[in-house]
Amino acid sequence: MIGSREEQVLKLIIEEYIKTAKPVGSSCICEALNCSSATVRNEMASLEQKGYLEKTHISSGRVPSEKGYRYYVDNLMKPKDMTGEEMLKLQTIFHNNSLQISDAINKSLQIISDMTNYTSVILGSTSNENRLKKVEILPLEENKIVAIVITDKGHVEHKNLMINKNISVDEVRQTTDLINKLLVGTPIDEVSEKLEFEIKPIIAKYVKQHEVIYNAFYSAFNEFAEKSNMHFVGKTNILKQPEFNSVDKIKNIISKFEDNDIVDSIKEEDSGINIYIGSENELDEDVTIIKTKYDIGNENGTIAIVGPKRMEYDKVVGLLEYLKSNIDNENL
Amino acid sequence: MIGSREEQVLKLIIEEYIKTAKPVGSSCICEALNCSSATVRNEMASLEQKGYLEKTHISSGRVPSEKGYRYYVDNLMKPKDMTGEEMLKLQTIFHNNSLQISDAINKSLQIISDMTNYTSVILGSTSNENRLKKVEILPLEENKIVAIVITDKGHVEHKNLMINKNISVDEVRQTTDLINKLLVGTPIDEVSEKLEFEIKPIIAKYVKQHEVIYNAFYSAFNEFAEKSNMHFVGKTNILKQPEFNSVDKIKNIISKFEDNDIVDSIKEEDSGINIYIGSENELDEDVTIIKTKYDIGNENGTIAIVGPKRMEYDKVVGLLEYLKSNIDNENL
DNA sequence: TCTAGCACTCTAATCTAACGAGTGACAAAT
DNA sequence: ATTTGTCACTCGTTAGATTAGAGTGCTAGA
Repeated sequence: MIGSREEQVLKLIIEEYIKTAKPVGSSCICEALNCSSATVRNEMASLEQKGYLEKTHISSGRVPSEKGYRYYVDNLMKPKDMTGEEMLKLQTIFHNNSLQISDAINKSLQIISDMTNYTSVILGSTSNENRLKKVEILPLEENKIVAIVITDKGHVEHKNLMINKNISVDEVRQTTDLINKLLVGTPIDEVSEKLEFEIKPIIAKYVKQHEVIYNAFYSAFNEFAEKSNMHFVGKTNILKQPEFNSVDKIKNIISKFEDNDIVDSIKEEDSGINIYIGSENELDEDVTIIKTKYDIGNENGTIAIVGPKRMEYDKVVGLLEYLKSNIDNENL
Repeated sequence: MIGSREEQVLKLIIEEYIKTAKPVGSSCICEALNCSSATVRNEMASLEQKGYLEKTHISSGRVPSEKGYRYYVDNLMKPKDMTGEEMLKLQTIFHNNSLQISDAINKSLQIISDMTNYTSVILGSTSNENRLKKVEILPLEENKIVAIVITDKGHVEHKNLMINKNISVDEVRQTTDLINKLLVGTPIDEVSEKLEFEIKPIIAKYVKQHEVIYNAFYSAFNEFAEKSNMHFVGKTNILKQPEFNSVDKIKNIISKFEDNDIVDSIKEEDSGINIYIGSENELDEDVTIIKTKYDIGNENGTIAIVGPKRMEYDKVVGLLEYLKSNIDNENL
């Protein structure tokens, strides 16, 4: 059906629905096609038959189905160029050298969230790609110490804790040295295990209060597993969309955000821009997620935009493409 | 009016309203007082006159006013003892030695949020009480470094950044040493200023790429100012309360949470348990905030519970008192 | 193959009526 | 002097009825 009028009708309906969020009637389309509403109705009926459109009730206008959006995204949509003003805003961020790259991505997504009224998510590199670079123990006031864990990708976690006063600084230092000697280079999600079976038996012999020190590092390492390194921008933006007009829907989506369910929804995939419409994503059947991976030197992660299924696909894809090109430029 | 029947009526109405969230009628109260509804109506009229009760419309039941809640909290309410089961849950957390104290507080508030269906907030010590303990620069792969800033209270911030390849490790180390020599002990919110006026002029002389290093530390220090060190537990719990039954109210309270407006609402005050009812707090006139400070050795902060004005004051105060006593016990 | 017209369907908005929970006031009872 | 029973009245809520309007499917004719 490439190039057919049917396709035209689908495109017009989807774009109209994206604008208005209201079911689209035939009369609304016929002007753009120079034909009568009856003709459009025939095309609509055909499109509905094939599953690209749906009706909210028997005599309503048409609403795109997931299949319809999918066809639109795959075949009809062209990424929209940004306005000069928008480009300028993003460019200045990346040309500002005082910003490190991850800050620049952050700031960009702030702007994108503002421009689109959707919610952005930044998902940093997952812990299993990180390897232990260094651990450090620093005595603070009184009987307090801070344990610091640093990975080769620049992740840092820390854990404060009280130690018994009769624990010696030397003992602490010995343990630290041991970990640094034996575990540096280990993938961070294997460290806990190695800590227990390789380090603990050794320090147990000659460090009296080894439990405390062991626990300190153990919990610092576990922090990596727990922290998903995820960051939302404009979390409430999606609530501005008219599809979230009921208390239940809002509660639902907000608690899914809180529970970090989105991590699972953003699976690994190719390095392009991926679109997950409605039930294609794991998060919520009412939303679309558009995501892409970024990779700068050895820092990598995923950026995602979450909006209603009725999302401005062309605009968001255009924005992400532009953002991606900026990130790549940085990456010489 | 101490001990009067009027007081009884107020207490019963408030407690009934807390339970049901519906305006309380006279007939509902008269059984408990062994008198007729007409008598209760007279008392109610008097209480309304004095401003302790309100009506939603001319012929509705009564609803407590803020003044009513305030009187209840100040004069009528007794902190409620927890059930044995509840006590047990919290106690085991504090008797679990492998948890550091701040984790224990975290876990406790998780439980309290679950038990009450309110939202908890943990606000750590503010940055101006922290003094610089140590800065550190660590070279990572390729041309990437991580700058780490540690304070005497055990706060740690870090900043990853790329440096030009022709910058030498020595230059980086010189700068680090200089900062450690000159700025250790400085309150963290004065560090940025000192960095600019005391350190920058010196390194500018002999470090070629001083801008990059300077910026790294500058932004790491600024992180302290930006991060409010605040942590929500059960952010969506408050949405379960029937007063948040409209889309607008939910959007309103959620975006106030997101904007961290609550920091301003939790002002410094005495070390007891403070209650801010409705317009008494800055956050939102529909909520009550109950807060208390904690202080363990040199780690201190604030715990707050946010719920509807129709909050179970006795239960929450009881819980917080118990939690506080547990924290204090830890603090020998 | 397209179009005009018509009967039909369903939503959303507006109105009405009835019900019930609750009040205020007042006179009678304690 | 206080308490109680009673009665008229108010207002919110719910359900049903009505209407206007947008939109469809279908069919006959261009």
